[in-house]
Amino acid sequence: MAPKDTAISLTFPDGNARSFEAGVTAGDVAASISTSLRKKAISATVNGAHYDLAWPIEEDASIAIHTMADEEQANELVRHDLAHIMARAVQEIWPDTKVTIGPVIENGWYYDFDRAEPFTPEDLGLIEKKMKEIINKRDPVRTEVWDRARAIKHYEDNGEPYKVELIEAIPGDEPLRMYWHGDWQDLCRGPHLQHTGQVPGDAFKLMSIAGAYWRGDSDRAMLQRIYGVAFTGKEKLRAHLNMLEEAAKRDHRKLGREMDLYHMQEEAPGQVFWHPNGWTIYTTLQDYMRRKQRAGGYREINTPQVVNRKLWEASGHWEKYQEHMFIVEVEEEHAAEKAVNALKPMNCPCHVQVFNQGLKSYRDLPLRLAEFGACTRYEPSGALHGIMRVRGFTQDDAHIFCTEDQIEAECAKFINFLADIYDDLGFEKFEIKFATRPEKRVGSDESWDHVEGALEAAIKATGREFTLEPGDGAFYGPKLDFYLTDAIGRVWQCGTFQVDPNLPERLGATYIGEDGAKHRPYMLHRACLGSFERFIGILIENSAGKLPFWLAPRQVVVASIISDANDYVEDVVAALQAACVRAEADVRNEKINYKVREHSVAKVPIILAVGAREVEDRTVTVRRLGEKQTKVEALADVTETLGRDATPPDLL
RNA sequence: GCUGCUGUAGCUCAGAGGUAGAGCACUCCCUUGGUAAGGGAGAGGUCGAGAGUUCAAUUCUCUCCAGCAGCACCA
Repeated sequence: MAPKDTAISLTFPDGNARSFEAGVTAGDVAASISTSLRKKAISATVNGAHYDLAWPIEEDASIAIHTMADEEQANELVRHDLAHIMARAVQEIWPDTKVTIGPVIENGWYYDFDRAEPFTPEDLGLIEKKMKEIINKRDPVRTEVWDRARAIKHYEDNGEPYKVELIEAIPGDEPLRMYWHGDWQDLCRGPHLQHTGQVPGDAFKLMSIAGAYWRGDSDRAMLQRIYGVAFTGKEKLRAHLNMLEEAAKRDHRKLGREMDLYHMQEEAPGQVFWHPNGWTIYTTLQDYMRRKQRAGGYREINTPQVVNRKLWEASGHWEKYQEHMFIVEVEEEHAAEKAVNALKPMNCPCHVQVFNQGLKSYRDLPLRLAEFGACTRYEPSGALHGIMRVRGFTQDDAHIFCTEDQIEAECAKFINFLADIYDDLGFEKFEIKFATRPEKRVGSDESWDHVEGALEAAIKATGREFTLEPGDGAFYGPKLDFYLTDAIGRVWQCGTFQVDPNLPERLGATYIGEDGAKHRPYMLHRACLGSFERFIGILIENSAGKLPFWLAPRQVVVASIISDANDYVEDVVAALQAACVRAEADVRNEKINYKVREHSVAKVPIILAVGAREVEDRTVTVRRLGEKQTKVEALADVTETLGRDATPPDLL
């Protein structure tokens, strides 16, 4: 046994421990096992931390050596090294470019640069070429620990003000780690690979250039960000690029056009012109939600679109969101001044007005007021995105007026309500994020404890998992956000549940308690879909346009093969329509191939082809979207099956 | 809102300082064809809007509008 201060014991994943000199590096450890491992090694996990092979280990620890086969670590290192290599390439090509930061992100990395000239798409090719040169040089990666003053001096001398600012923003006064890829230097936490040649040169691609604010602050400089994707092998890169192509095909803006669902135009930016097909989805979904809400104990109401600023001032929205409201000024006759109104950006204050009419008793609580509330918000132009982020939208909004003691039960009831709806709409999984008290808040700690406790207990009562988002709640209360994952792994916030004692206070809502005195109710803001526009966008992208049959705007096309079958086609359509199926005839003078192609492109789920044989036998030939084979079935059977399939899930 | 890019026929796109083209879609004619595009003809555009440079602008410059990507924002 060596003396305690110079020998340490390292435990390997298989449970074996070996003794090493203190200060040994993971690289040395790998070399001590075999020369081939020394070559293949890329990093190590030491006591759970990701370690560079060059960092000294001073204490007893567990250790696992990583190679390119360890996907998680390999991806991180490859992407991180590529960020540095890209920054080096950019500075080699354009030496007056200032570097800032370049983190690893999902599937790749980005790096932000400050350069007077904008990068062009052609530049990406140049940079990529230079990066490959750097990789081929197999330049060693070197690391040193510097004290701050030296690092700051270094960056000041090299004219890198962003790096100076970064160092000054790092709390504490610990020394900093510096890295070199060849002669190119960057401030970096690490870890990194051992030399640039360890980066697979054929498994990365520079994707795009975009603006990004320095430190994410819109008051500061706009930098140029270059995004790249990288993997451990070129097949994985190819798979990723394929996935992106698939995602592009599902884009609701493209499908919306192809399926003739809606359009938007310059005169009404961020607002939807729904076409018959899209509006069929919308109303079918709304009818469904209306039935679910009624069954769930909600009372539906409707409130005005244009509301005087006085109400928005009282609610506090005028002060905070005036910039984002559509203002409507009206010159009223004989009035001393113009009436200033705003299109309602949200429904809550209006719902409190409904609550406030007449005296409410504790016996009325919980009172659940629902509205398909059409809201209009002047969203920043750059935020608009198809029908997913719009200026005019309709929420499936509701507010539950209740006592503090009723919050937990209402919350649990809502989670189950929402889960049931998501399930019906084809989303099996969703994620709950629980946002708790922020730094700046109103209300006593005692009250926060109670309300947060109620939400947590409610989630647990439903047996669901959640992730905590400490500090992300509103200033007046905690909230739950519900996230859906679509078919290609993208995550969307839809549902929400928010506890609000503030607005009832501001707008003077009260109820008479058992004690005969006035009390302040809590208000629970909640939505399942969020907005119909956004949710329909998600439905389209999630299903790639192949919506569940009951939601498909065009469910069945009955197509004649010969014109002698046209009369029978009309019979079939009538039979289907009588069974509440959205069926239409296609008796155009076109070949069946043509009709099949056209309706397949339009994502019609069922095509029924009808020729001489079908007329003779009172049958139809069924072809389902995406299937090649067809099946001959009796008309009566098909009508029954499709009639059932067309029924919304809550009515089955 | 910020940075960059884009805007030509319903859609996808080509084009050039001398007032425009393709494919699909559309209309008409021929074709009655059995599961992803049968053939022919025709019609369709103030080249996003406004200003400037020029003998001449859809093309070059500027401003505005809208869209796209990212950032910031999302009650």
